Amino acid sequence: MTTRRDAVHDILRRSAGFRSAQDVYAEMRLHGAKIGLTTVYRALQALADNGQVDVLRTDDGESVYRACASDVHHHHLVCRKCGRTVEVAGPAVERWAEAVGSEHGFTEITHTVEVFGTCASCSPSAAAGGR
Amino acid sequence: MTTRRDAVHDILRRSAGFRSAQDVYAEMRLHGAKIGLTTVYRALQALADNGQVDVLRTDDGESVYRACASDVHHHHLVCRKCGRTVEVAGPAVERWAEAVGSEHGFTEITHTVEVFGTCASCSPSAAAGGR
DNA sequence: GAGGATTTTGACAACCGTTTTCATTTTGGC
DNA sequence: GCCAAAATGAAAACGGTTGTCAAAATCCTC
Repeated sequence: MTTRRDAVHDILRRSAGFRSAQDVYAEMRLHGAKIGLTTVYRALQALADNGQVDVLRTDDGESVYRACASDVHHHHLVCRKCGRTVEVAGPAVERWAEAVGSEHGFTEITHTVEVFGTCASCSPSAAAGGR
Repeated sequence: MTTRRDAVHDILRRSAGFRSAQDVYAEMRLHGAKIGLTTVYRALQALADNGQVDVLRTDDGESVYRACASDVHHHHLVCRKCGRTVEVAGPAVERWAEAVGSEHGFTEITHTVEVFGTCASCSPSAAAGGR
């Protein structure tokens, strides 16, 4: 029985950026869905375990989730204003991480890379200028 | 009056890797210091604000702190077994992040990069093998 | 040096996101 | 229809962090 899980997955697929669990929960309630917060958390965890969504922690400790188009390893370029997210491949970074790791005798290298910026539409110079 | 803050800073300086607030607090109490958990949190925040320590979030939402040798931008290579941390510079990554960002019209690019691995002394092949 | 304002401290409570509990409901098999 | 297994969700528990507030330490002025 995965209809709730699918519903949760759908919300994420329709979203441009990362969403928090509470956020997803609120939206589902708005859409009239009868679902509990617990179930949303469980669904998100299941999806994350299946590798169907990406998870990361915000600076204030919230977990945020995103349904990613590609299931291969990739990173995110996130607009810090509007949250819009672009998936980016980074072979250069992968190689760099590997190199840095083995250079220091480390093995089984993994890495987390997130890039933040202000996207074109949110750029201050695109709107009224400054100060 | 910054003697507590200095004490906290000292703990971090003597530590090889990232430490959590509660961790630092526990150690200070062990050393006989009379300090409250609240104060440790405040000290760590102050140090982080001053850029004297680096902060990052673990996967389970805990904030961890580290006194870094260099005050210029750098990244960390962390052993997932023993927590040993090496500071690494990564001009290649900086450039990559910038490139990726501007390629998509993003400005004011920042990034977070952490590399994890198993260090030489913790490597399974260095110890008894098996399974 | 005394007196008072200001800052720092720390015990405790409040918060907030997340997880667990557990009774109820739903589902699937026979 | 009936039972067992799984899913659900309300509420409580949890854990790290932050806020509150009174007491203590410190600084400044006279």
